[in-house]
Amino acid sequence: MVSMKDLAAACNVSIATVSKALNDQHDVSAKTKEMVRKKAKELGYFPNSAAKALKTNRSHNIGVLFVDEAQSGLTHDFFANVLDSFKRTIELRDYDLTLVNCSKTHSGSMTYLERARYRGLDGVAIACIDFRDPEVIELVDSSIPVVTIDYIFNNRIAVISDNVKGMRDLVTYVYEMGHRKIAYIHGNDTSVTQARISSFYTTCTQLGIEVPEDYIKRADYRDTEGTYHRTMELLDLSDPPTCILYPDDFAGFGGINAIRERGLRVPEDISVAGYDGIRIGRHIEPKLTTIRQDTESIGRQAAENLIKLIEHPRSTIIRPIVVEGELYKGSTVKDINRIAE
Amino acid sequence: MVSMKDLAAACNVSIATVSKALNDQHDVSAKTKEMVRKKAKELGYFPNSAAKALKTNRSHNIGVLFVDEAQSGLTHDFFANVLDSFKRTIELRDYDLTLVNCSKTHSGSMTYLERARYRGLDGVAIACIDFRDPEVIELVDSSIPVVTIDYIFNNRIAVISDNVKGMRDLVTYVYEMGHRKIAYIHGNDTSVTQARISSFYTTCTQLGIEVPEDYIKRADYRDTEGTYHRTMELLDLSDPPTCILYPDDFAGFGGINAIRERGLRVPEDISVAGYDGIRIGRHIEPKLTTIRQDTESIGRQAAENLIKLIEHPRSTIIRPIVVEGELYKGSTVKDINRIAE
DNA sequence: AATTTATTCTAAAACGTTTTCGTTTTTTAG
DNA sequence: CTAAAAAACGAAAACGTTTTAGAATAAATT
Repeated sequence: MVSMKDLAAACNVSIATVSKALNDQHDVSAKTKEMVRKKAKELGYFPNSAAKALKTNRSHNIGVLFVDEAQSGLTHDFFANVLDSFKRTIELRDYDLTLVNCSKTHSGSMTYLERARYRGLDGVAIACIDFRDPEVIELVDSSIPVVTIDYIFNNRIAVISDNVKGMRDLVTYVYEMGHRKIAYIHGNDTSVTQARISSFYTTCTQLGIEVPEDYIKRADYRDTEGTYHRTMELLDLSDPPTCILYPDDFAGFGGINAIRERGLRVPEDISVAGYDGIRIGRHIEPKLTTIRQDTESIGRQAAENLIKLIEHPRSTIIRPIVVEGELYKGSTVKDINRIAE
Repeated sequence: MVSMKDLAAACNVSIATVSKALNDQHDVSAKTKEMVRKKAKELGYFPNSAAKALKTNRSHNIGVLFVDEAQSGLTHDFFANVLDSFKRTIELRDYDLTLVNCSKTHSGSMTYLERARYRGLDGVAIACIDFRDPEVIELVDSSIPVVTIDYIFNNRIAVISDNVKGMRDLVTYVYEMGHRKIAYIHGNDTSVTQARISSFYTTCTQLGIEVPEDYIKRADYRDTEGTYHRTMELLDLSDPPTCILYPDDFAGFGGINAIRERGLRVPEDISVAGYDGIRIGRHIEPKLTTIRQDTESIGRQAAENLIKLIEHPRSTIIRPIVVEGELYKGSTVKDINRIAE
């Protein structure tokens, strides 16, 4: 491995000059800069990030923290898409991405914050996680630049999907298609779920729809088993809904299975809608009606704002960034207006 | 940030002793070790990976290289699952994972090898990529420990899915269900595809099935559009197949759409099968018959062997590790034996 | 008690950078 | 042509570790 020392020797200049030439500092002549750079290429020199990080306290390395509870994590469609976009964005700015080790099984394990400091991460994006975890709080309260995804902390940059608008759009669309008996199987207790539930009720009220208590059920996200059973319960009601909303697209398929098992058809006999807009939803029949979250934008904005915070901490305004989703109409919500005629 | 210097001062010992105590070296007494460790906790000391890496040339950091061409990458189900398992495994051994920057758009961009060296990565896993890329070859030919996934290089550890057995199992199953007219829409030209095609032909020959040339088509992986059109072509044949195999599950749904658009039913009128065993395939009806690749094992074995290579380079035997998949029968291949009776 | 041996510790160099501050060289002004 | 100012360069310290070689202390052997 050729170092600056070797390069300096080959150029007959000092190490300091080499460093400055490579970093395009002002106090070295254009001629020497050129010469050093040429020689660097020639010798195949490239810097050592560890040494650089040690000296500058900047690693050009951004961490991503997420906990892959039960089959989630990287294989979680929403998160994978956000991460993909995030990665693409920071790479353009010449950062690398490290997934911070969140295995708590290891013996001498550090906290998230300790690990971030240990690795000298310039910033951390936090997603898909239990935001009430004390270790997460510790990290968020630290001096390390942080952006949270789909959760808002005070004094921290957050990028969140507009679940309020999303749910409103969805319910409104379903309403416009003539539905008045709308059930909602929501996900487990997170701020995302809370936003959606609250928006669901608000919108229903505004539209003058009454929601019976037993139209509201709970299942975990991506839990097809759960939605299967909750759907059965809904179908068993004396006055069943004409449309069921699910926690997410994936879970929605569990519901569809239940419906079909009862000999009912989607959407002819009962309408359904998911949430997320996963890719496969647009490629299988019937095309699932859903709110397509703009994962590309979420990932990109998280990255851009985190980098801004890292590079210009003072001039970055701290506020939540809300990214709107988009209604994908699909074909699982039937227009039942004619029937009413 | 409290460093070893501070810790040494607080303990009234030298920096060297602190270092050794923390690293559990033999030439420091149990008493001092205990004392140093206690004090370290007290002061909230933890090491600086950059300094450590600089000194030891070991980063405890493993890189993953993959190129996310067109919608693939992280959102690619197969790869995401492999990566997830890979990550979990290395975390248990206290490594971190960095996704190596493969953006070629950046101006002063380095080659993959340069970037790996720059970051001081202890090893690199390579997947989902064009293995003929000169930069990939350069990396593979370097002295950095490398494991390739689903591709075999000479003198390098590789973990590959057993596509030969997988395809054989699949074709044999379809054969046993009575099918003799089997079409295969294969993916684009990669070693994986080659293995599958070759195994397809071999198995057919062994079973005494003749495969007309126009039963073999090509579409890109995960390309529902492509499989849609190829399927239409197959259905237009004067003697259409009774079963169609697809490049992967995702693409298979494109085929199913085409079939249904023709007013045909799966599997009553025509049987289909995918490849991969993506999660959703088991949760929607009809359940797609497929070969479930053991992504958990692939990721884990890649990680374990890479770490072995890093930590014990001499005693690690270099050979391809073949991971078998498993036939998932699903419900998209109809048993047509009775018809023949 | 003197020597050897084993144990525990430390000083100092090194890893590859960046950066401060001082020195030398070149340019400009008078 | 000299003096002052500006530009270009270099010496050396520092970042936080690990490691080598040797020093000091304690224990064991004659």
